[in-house]
Amino acid sequence: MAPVTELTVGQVAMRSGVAVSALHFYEARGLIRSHRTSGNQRRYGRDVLRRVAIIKVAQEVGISLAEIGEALASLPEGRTPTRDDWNLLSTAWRDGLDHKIAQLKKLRDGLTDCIGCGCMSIDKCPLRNKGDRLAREGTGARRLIAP
Amino acid sequence: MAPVTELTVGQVAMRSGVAVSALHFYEARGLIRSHRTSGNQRRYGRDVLRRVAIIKVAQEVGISLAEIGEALASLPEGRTPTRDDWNLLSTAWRDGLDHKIAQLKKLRDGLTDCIGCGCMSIDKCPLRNKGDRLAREGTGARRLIAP
DNA sequence: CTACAAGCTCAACTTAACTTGAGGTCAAGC
DNA sequence: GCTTGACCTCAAGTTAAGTTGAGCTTGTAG
Repeated sequence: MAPVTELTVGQVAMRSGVAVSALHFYEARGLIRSHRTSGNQRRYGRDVLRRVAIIKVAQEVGISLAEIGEALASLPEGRTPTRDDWNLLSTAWRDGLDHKIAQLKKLRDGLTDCIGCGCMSIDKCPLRNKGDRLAREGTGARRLIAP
Repeated sequence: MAPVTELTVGQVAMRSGVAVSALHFYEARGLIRSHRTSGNQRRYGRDVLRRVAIIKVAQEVGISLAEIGEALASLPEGRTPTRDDWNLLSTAWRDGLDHKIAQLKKLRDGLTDCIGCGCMSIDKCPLRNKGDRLAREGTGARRLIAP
C-alpha cells in the first residue's frame, strides 16, 4: 500500500483548512511550491501540509507572511525537512517568539497588576512608561525637540 | 504647582510615540477622545496616554483596533479609570491573551520539540495535525465531502 | 460522450491601519 | 505685523493578505 504522494489544491485546501485562493496566493509568494500535471494542474507533495500548518500557526501569533516566507526558505524544496533544517528555522524565530510571549504576558499581567494596585497609583502600573519616557522627567512643559 | 492637565496632539504624539496622524485616526475610530480649544485645536486629558499605551501594547500582540476599541469603550470617558473599570477590561481580554500565549508557546516549543525529536518521526511533532485532522484517519484516498 | 465539478489565469475588489498631500488656520517670537 | 511651526480637514494613496469574478480548460462519473 504505497502512500498517496500527490495532492491536488482542493485536497490540500480541505486538509489544511485554508482556501484554494490562499494556496494560490502562498504559492505566488513563494511560501509553498507545486509542480504541474500535463493538464497544467497543481500537484503538491505531502510536505506542503507541514508548511501550511506552520504558516497558519505563525500567522495566528502575528508573524507576517514575509517573515514566514524567509523562514520557510531555509527549508529544502521538496525534501522532508531534516533536524538541521528545523533547527535553522526554529532558532531564527525563537527570539522573536520569546519577545512576543513576554509582551503578551506584560499586557495580561499589566492589567492584572492594574487591578491589584487599583491603578490609583499610576506610577506603579507596569503598563505605564511604555513610550512615555519623557513623562518620567517630571510633569509640565518640556522640550519640543526630539531627543 | 498645578499639574498640566491638557496636552496637544503633538505632545501626545511625542510622549506616546505614535504619529499625529495615527492619533487623529484613533479619535475618528472612537478609541480616544479630545475636546477643542476656541481655535478648534484638540486638547487631550492625561488619561489619553494610558489609553494609547494600551492600544500600542495590545496591537503589538495582534489585537485589532476594533477589539481594542470595544474594550476601551468600557472605560469611562474623561475620568481616570477605577479599579473596577480595569477589572472589566482585563477580564474581557484575559482569556484571549492566555490563548495567544499558549499558541505562541506551542509554536516555540513545537519547533524546539521538532529539533528534539529530529522530526523524522513526524507523528510526534506538536505542530502536526493542526487543521489536518483527516490525515489521522490514515493515509490515502478519503472522502471529498466535508465532515 | 457529455455533463459538471475542479482547476487555471488574471484583474479587480476588500479590510485594516495608517500615511501623505493639498489647501487653509492659529499662535508665539522677533 | 509678519513669519514660522504646529494644527485643521478631507481625499487619496499604501501595504498586507486575501477574496471574488469572468472566461476558459480538465477530468471523471454516469
